Amino acid sequence: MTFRERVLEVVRSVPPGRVVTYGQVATWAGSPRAARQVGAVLFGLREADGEVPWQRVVNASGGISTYRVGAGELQVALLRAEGVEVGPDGLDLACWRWDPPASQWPWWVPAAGAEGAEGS
DNA sequence: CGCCTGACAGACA
DNA sequence: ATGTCTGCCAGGC
Repeated sequence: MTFRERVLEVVRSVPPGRVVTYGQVATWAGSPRAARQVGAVLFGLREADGEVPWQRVVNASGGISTYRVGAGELQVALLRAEGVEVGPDGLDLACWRWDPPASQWPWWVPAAGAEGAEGS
């Protein structure tokens, strides 16, 4: 189970019409400070990775960070197609950010089992 | 293999 | 609010 795989799995779990930040993905992937690598992973997406809704990942400011790699326009188009309102200054995280309950976090996230109720 | 860069984020001045 | 520094790990060279 590599960081890469965890990132992809987490992103795949994001429901349509909702977005998450790189930081959130990094946290759920097991490395809260590896937000940067989330971008690296998504940048290296391949066919073999299956369908990954990478467009639902935005930066901490609710802005589109993919303009740097020329995927900004596409990302915005895909998000709008899902009903997400994306303005010239990005989107409003307060309205579109997806926050899954801690109980739904992946098993590899320590915080999810911090309560002390999980096994193995 | 080692070294450098990078779709970021949070802390600090 | 802006500019700088650091952490983190995948990829390209």
